[in-house]
Amino acid sequence: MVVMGSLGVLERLMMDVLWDASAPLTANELKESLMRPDLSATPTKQVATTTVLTVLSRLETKGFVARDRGVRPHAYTAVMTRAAHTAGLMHEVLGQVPDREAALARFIGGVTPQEAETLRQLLGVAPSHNA
Amino acid sequence: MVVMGSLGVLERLMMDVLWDASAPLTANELKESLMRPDLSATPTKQVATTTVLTVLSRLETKGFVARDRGVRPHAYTAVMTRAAHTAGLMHEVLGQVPDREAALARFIGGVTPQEAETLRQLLGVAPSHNA
DNA sequence: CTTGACTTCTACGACTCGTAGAAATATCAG
DNA sequence: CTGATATTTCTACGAGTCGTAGAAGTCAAG
Repeated sequence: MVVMGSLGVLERLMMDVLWDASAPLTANELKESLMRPDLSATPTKQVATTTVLTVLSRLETKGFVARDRGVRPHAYTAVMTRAAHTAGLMHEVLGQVPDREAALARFIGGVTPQEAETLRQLLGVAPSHNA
Repeated sequence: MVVMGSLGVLERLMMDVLWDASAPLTANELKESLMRPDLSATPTKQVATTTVLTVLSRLETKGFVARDRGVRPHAYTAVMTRAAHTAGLMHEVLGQVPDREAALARFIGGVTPQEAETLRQLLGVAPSHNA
């Protein structure tokens, strides 16, 4: 199937680094992380700093990344959390079909038992509308 | 966000027609449906027959469409149901994050009360009394 | 066999994405 | 202030996808 909404491979890779980062990163820090496999299960990726900058700009344009121009080496952060992004994507996909219930049914059919349990708890306790 | 996994606008439009069709369609039938807004909420789309054929071929290559070469005007059908496709996409998105539970939690937070109810039933949880 | 319907081939332009050099700009040691 | 260094912006190319469809090939029926 090969999806992954609107993000290219490198873009996604970089978002992953940003999501895993606890604080804003500079382009070079991000570049380092891309090459350091210990910071992510992702295979090492060697790219020029300008490439990182270019992609960061694009991600900023797309609204995925926020840039702090106040500090000198500009600092970048992910706008959404990874979970929020993922959930948003899922809702977007779901929003494109008329028979959402049917799609949900199929979706549920494919979750792992653990996930089903998680869902039960989320649905059994939470009154369905929070974030 | 603008996602919709791996399908272009026209490709998606055509898949929608195929999904709504009760039987296999020929290229020209599909073309007709594309132009007839009564068969779909989608705005009329005027394209050449060859365009439809080209896109159908691509969809076939991508595995979304099956073609019956046995009959003369070839007959095309969607390989998966729309619900299965959507569910697959959702799983694919979900599969790309390490913290699936977190993503699921966020996802659940955004479903409508009716959908939550549907999910509860699917998961075998006692309905809550607030929807 | 000829004709018309149908299909395959080929192709172009717009756009995205990875990639990064070149040029511009900011910062800092002296 | 000045030049060297770090950082950012500009510009651009090549590959790939997608909408688009003409041209040419194939097939069945009269």
